[in-house]
Amino acid sequence: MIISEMQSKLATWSTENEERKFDRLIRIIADRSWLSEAARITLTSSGARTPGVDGIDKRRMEAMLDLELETLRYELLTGNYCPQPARRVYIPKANGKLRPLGIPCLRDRIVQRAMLMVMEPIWESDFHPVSYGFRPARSVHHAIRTVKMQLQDGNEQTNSTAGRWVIEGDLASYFDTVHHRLLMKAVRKRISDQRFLSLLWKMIKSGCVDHGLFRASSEGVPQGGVISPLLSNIMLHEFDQWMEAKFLSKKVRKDRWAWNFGIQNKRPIAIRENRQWKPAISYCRYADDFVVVVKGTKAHAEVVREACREFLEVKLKLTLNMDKTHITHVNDGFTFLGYRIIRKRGSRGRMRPVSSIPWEKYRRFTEKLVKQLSGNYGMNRMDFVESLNRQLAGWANFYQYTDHTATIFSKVDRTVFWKLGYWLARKYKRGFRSLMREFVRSPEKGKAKIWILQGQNSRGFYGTLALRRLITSRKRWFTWRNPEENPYILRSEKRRTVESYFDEVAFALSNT
DNA sequence: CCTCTCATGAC
RNA sequence: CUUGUCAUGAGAGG
Repeated sequence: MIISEMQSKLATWSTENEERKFDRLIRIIADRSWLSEAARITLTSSGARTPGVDGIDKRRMEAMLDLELETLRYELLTGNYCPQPARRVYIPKANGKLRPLGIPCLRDRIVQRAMLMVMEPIWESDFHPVSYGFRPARSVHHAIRTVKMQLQDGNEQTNSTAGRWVIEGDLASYFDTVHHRLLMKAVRKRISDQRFLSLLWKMIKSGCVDHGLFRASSEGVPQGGVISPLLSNIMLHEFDQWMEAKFLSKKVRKDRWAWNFGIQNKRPIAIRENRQWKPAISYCRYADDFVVVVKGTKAHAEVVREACREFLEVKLKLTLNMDKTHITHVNDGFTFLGYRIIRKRGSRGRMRPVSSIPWEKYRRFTEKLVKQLSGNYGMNRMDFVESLNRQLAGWANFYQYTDHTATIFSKVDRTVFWKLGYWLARKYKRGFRSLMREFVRSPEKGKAKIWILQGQNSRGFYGTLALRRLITSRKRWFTWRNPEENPYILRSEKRRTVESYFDEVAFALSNT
């Protein structure tokens, strides 16, 4: 079985028929090549060396892989497969609290990966265009760009009193509170294969082992499970659909326009019935984090928030954290997906949404670097600068589409410059000034000066190395993807041309 | 086209 | 001692 072709078929079928329920999926995931691909991905992931409760790590799994996959295949087809409980580990979160992880053992991760490989192509056709979390070909940047566009003044009609209010949705410990029966109900909308469904049921019911004690799971999906992100999207897709039907669809917008038009033109019936202006709504979701933009009054926003709360609580058995679900005016700014977004007056007097790096993120990053620069005196200097450069490059890369980075970037540059100077001075017991005279130079003519070191790194490479400056990091053009398209659907024509092209290249190379 | 290393970020 | 999904960048090799 060719995996990409099978996934393309599943994606096409679910796109073409939105009612279609898939049967005999267990036969696909029990396929030899399917399972071995799932195993390959699982074993090449960075967490593969961390075992589950059975203590089997990457090395041991690789040693008996063929036999293990045959066993899995047999157990899956006969329905004897039984997932083991996850190993519970607590890791600290940014806010100081602990995050409970459930680490399944490797064979369970392989099976979950096989399930993911079959489920994701199907649901990708269903998911809402403004849902961005955990989905292929979609990123934080797409979500941020979407929200910024929604905040732009434009086409949508507003009355003179309409402002823009933002609801920052926050679900209380979402992964741990997913309702099992409701989740299965959502899954059954697309899957009719009883064996597959009972496998999934066993999976979410398998519980965990905490401090050597087994604990059954009455609700929630394991944080650490391969399919958990997809399951969270399947559950919250119900919320997306409700939002779509209630606030976002073409029909709703048309009706709202007619309604507001009636009020605007002071139709007697509108006045007599004391009709209220209806606000325009837009919405964007990233996993359990979502933003609703209300073009109206704060009271309008409060009504919308209450409606969301009620739906989530009654229909999905999820609790919206009301303390953290703020309603803020766009001009006061809000935080979403690690960005601060605020509407400001632009150059030509027009209000424009801009994004910037939140102070807290800047502080955390420099703190991390300063901590490294206040120790590690035994480290090879070239290795150390290489490591710093990689971290600086990665950070700048994430914020490359942000609007006002210059001040923050130069602040980071300055602290790293000085702290690296002190680091060198202490390591080599030399004066700061003499080090500067010797090693602070311009990388090129006209460029600002920076530490330029030469020497040999631990891998034996000899050369010169300049400390990276964030301020010079370039901004690339942002590329959109088609939000309606299922990325699993292979475009046969394009694919053929690409394949033939690479066949020719391969042929040409093999002949030289 | 493939393999691998390292890094960043969101949740 | 830290799992998972997704995105992105840099580099090395075939």
